Amino acid sequence: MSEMDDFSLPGDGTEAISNGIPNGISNGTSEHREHKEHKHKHKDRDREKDRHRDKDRHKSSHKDKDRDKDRHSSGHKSSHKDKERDKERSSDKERSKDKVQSDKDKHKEKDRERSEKEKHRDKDKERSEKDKHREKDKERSEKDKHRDRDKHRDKDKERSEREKSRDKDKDRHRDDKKHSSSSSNGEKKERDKERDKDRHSTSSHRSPHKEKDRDRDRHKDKEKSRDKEKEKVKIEVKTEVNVEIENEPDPIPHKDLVIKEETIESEEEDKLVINEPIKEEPVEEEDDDIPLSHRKRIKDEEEDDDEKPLAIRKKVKTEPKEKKRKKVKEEDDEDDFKPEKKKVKKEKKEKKARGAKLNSSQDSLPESPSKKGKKEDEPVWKWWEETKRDDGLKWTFLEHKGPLMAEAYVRLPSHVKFYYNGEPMELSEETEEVAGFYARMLDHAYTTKEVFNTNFMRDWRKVMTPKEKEIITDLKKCDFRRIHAFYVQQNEERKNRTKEERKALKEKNEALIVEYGWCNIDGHRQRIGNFKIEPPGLFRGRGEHPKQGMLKKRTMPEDVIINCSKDSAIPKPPSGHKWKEVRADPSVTWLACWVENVQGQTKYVMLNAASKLKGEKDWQKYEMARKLHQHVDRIREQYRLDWKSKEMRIRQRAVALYFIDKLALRAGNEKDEDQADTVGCCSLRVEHITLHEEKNGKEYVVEFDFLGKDSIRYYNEVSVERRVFKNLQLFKENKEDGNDLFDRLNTQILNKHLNELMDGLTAKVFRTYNASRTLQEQLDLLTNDDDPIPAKILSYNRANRAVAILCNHQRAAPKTFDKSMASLQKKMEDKKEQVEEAMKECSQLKKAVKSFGSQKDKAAYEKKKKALERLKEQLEKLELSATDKEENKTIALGTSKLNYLDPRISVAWCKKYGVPIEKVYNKTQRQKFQWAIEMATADYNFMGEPMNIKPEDEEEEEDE
DNA sequence: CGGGGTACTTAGAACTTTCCAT
DNA sequence: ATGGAAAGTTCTAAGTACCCCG
Repeated sequence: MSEMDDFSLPGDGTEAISNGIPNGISNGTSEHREHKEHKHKHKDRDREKDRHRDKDRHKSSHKDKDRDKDRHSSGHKSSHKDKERDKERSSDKERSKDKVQSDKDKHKEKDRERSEKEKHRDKDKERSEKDKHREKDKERSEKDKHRDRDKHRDKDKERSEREKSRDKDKDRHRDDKKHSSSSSNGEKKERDKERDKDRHSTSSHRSPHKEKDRDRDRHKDKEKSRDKEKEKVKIEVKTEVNVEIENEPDPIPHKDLVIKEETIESEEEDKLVINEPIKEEPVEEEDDDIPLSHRKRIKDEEEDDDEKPLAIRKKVKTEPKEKKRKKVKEEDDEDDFKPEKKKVKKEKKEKKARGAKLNSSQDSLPESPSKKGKKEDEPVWKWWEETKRDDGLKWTFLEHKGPLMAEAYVRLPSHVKFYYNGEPMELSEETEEVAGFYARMLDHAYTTKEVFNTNFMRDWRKVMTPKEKEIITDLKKCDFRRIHAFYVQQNEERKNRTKEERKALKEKNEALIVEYGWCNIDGHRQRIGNFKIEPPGLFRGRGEHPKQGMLKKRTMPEDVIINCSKDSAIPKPPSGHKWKEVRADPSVTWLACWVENVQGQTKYVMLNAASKLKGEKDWQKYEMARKLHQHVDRIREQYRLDWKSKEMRIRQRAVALYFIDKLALRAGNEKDEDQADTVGCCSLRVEHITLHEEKNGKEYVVEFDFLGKDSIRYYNEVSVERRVFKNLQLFKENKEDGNDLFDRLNTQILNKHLNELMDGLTAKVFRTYNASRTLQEQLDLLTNDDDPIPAKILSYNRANRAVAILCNHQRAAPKTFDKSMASLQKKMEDKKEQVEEAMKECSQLKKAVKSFGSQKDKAAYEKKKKALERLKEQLEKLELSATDKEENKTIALGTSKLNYLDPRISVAWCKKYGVPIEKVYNKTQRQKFQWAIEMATADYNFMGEPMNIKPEDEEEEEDE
């Protein structure tokens, strides 16, 4: 890594180091420097890039949507509709309104769906028009395409999409494709600018230059440094290839700096405005009349320093950001052992722990796993009937066998060769192994992504011998196909295993579980969730991850920290190895951990979901959500008041909270720029929402369009209250795409506030709360006592689906979706024909019966009639399942069921309506929710009185 | 107060097994 | 039996939240 040193900028050591990772390939020179020098820019640039990506992606998905619409009714569309409906429901008033309505809704569902669909279609059309417009000259980069491919499975369609767009702007395309981000950056910025103009044509357009100057004179500390930073960047950039391009658009960042400053500082104007009643709450009235810009200034001014956008404060610090990576880099010195730092703490705890060992009641120690190996007949530990410990410790005794290390690499048979430049080439073991990782993925879209390939190549070269390194320089000349074929074949063989082989394998696996899959915790045997150390491979990030393709190294025992009781049988490291450390820390639940080299994150071995430790936490989570129910009215009142606050930060906080509550958005922590660009509520940026005074007959519509966790797109159009809308206009004012929408807010601030409103409250509680509440309400609404069980289950699934939509839990449409949909369609058509035919025959027979009336004819007629009935039924069934399928195309029910829905609601529902629990929860789920199954009675209600969760929470103090 | 680290939950994709129609 | 889809399981990435430190 010493090569890196060359590139470090003065005073910027950390970055240099961190950046080293990606650059570490070689003695890179100019190229590397380039990277480095761009670094400051990276953030912005990445954003730009990503924004584009988003747009592209969205564009394509809109198209997809349109397509879908044309073809058959509504996967997306209906879901959007539902989403909206559900979401609106979450604000109180709307909620009750909705309740009243939703019965009707049920009936009208179809109609509505249809009309909604149409609306959406229009919207989408509009949008895509807009997009086209905006991006008329915009390139659709290679990357984008790949991403699209990932998300939208439908390759054929996509291909045609791609071709279309390629036709449009192919030339530009190609260029941009090849020269990754940097060169196109400038253009992008410009386009953004333009787009921005188009979009908010009303918003003031200042003259960047003047303001820049002003800016400089002012020198507020923070801005100053930030500004400097930018300048630095600019200057450095000049040395770069893309000088001109970079320079041109550069005013933008300055502009936005200026804007911010302006809001804060332009004293005269401020004063003028200040006199205004803004201080008083009723601001909103004025809101409409006073030019927003004025208002804003006023407000800002008053708020003074802490009203400075956080970003500004932060920005200064952004430089050292890449420290984390440092660690990551360090990867190579895996062997440094750290002394047990935490020991001290633990010692005390230890004492207690020892005693406990002997308490072990039913369960035997893991030492005799073979006896107890079988999962089933294990007596259940009804921990929920015990009193909770209140010392914050997680265990007093913990014993396990340590994690199972990944299997050693097996070399390829000698006839399976790697080819370079058409020539077969021998590879060293490690090089071959890594080549194999890539070869396995050959038919995965990943391998067509530039970032992926670049990262892979860089890391691959790191493991090569000097000789190999010399030869293998170009990925394009690498031919992995034989290796790929070998692994494919191996897969085939695996599939074709005989029963005996399968059985043997299964037994082997079970034996491993018996040995490694269990631990003894406070005298009880509990399953471990992930006892296997993650095997080496290529990092597969989600979305447009800058680190995709990097080599995830093999984790060695020397990397692994073991956590267990001192007086337990300490797990033995594989022979010839030792653990990095063995510690006994009862304040945590993990049994082993290690640091993964790509992102530098700690990975943990923990208990499985059915364990006490997890179950208790889960229970507690739902109790917290129920507690929120007791306070939610008050909290909602509060944030509504806060919309009128004179302080910008409070307004932002209040609006963000409103979104979190109403739309179940995630909190939105800040992210490093070496991760995919995704956002949550607090990290929303200007470009993620579009405001429409009026849209599709609704007033004050906010259009959300951003990538959330896992780069899943969130698209929603929500009609909000006027004040919210006005506030959003205010927040967006004078900002560029790429700026934070809530520039005075982050998750810490929000959570701190929430905690003041209610003890233990955080942003994510709202998600849990609104999800569970929705389930409860929908179940109450949709379930008919006298429905047969299948109908009840359908109701349950519908309720579940409402939650999944609320939480935006999506999945890629199954690969086979179109195919299986088509075949379903075909079946339906066939069935229809059959029905028609049967009808004809039927009526003929009927005539015959009438005219002749022979017994035979009569019988035949009856028979036919019955057949007809049957056919009709079948047809209906098919239609129903088609609808269901379509609705579920991109919706994942599992996530909400597993993580957001208080299981007691479901259990109570089952008990109340006589539905067997197995219809709702499979075996694993039943294990996980055992506590709920045992304790919920038919009359359990999520919105009832919560139980006391923890000693601390017992004092129900939290009220005003 | 911000930055970095830690611990734990939440998430969708990929893979495996089971189920069902043929 | 077969093969394809659905259900279930495993895997690990990507979030949230909170703590500690300078």
